[in-house]
Amino acid sequence: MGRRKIEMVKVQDRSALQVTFSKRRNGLFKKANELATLCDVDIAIIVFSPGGKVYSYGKPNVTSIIDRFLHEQEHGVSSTKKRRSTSRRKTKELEKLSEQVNNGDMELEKEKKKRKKRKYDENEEMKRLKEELEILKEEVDDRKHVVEASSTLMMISNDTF
Amino acid sequence: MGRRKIEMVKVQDRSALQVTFSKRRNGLFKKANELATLCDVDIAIIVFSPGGKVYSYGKPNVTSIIDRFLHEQEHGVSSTKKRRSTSRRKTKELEKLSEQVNNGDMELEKEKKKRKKRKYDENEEMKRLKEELEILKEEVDDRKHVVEASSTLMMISNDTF
DNA sequence: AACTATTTATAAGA
DNA sequence: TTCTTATAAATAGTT
Repeated sequence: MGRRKIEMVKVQDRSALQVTFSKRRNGLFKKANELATLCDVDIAIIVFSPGGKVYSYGKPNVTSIIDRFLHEQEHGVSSTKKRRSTSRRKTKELEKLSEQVNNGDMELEKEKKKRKKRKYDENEEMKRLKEELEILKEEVDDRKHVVEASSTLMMISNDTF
Repeated sequence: MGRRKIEMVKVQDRSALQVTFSKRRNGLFKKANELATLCDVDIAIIVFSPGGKVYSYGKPNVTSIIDRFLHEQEHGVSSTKKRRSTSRRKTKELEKLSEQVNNGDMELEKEKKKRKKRKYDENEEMKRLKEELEILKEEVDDRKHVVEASSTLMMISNDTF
């Protein structure tokens, strides 16, 4: 969103990267804050900058969100349970990621279908245009005949003089 | 950004809230993905929805970011280390799935770009066809003039007789 | 689930 | 860097 559209690849120029990172990090945090406010939800964002610094946003705060996130997966607290629960946590995350993969696939399919439909519609318009072209060409040919007839008449007339 | 500017207060209407949450959550994750891509940084976002569900985005994945974040703060406390010593198989699996998700996103983007390119190409062909049509129409007009000229000549000839 | 009229974010430029 | 501004992108309200 700016003077030009930019390619979604890593920004190469260092100073440009710094500027982009700074601007977009602010933008992201602002968006997060808006989402949190409008929907009254809790959010945490953690970003590790190119320089290795940590930037974070959290409502009400990052650690509480992290705790809740980890707690969603771990229902036990004792150290003996930790291993198993960590495993459970990973398992849950695996499931989530699988869902993401599936969702991604579904979106891909949707895209492909959309493209097909659009392609079809465009082909239809193309057909109409080509038909119009054919009709025009025929018209041209017709006129050509008239012209030829006229020319013949003209020649006859000339002979008459 | 929409038909109207909205006040930055909690959306009251339930269904509107649901829609807003969904749209903005997607927007936020997209922005995060762009920041991660453009600046080649690692990011994690955790959101607890109004309904209590957890939504998360993570590059390369949420838990690794959380671990790093906690490590930055705690400077290597035992609980953090325990988490790091998690089953390697699961970790690898997670990484693979993360890659799949990222690849899926990339494929989606590629598909979209392809579609745009195709649309562009088709528009170009449409333009060419339309131009051809215009040229033909002009040609038809030209011939009309010739025909008219011929007709005039014919009439003159007729007068001569 | 799409569609636009608008607002907002931001890439370049000063 | 901070400010400006032209343009791209997000999205509020609508169908």
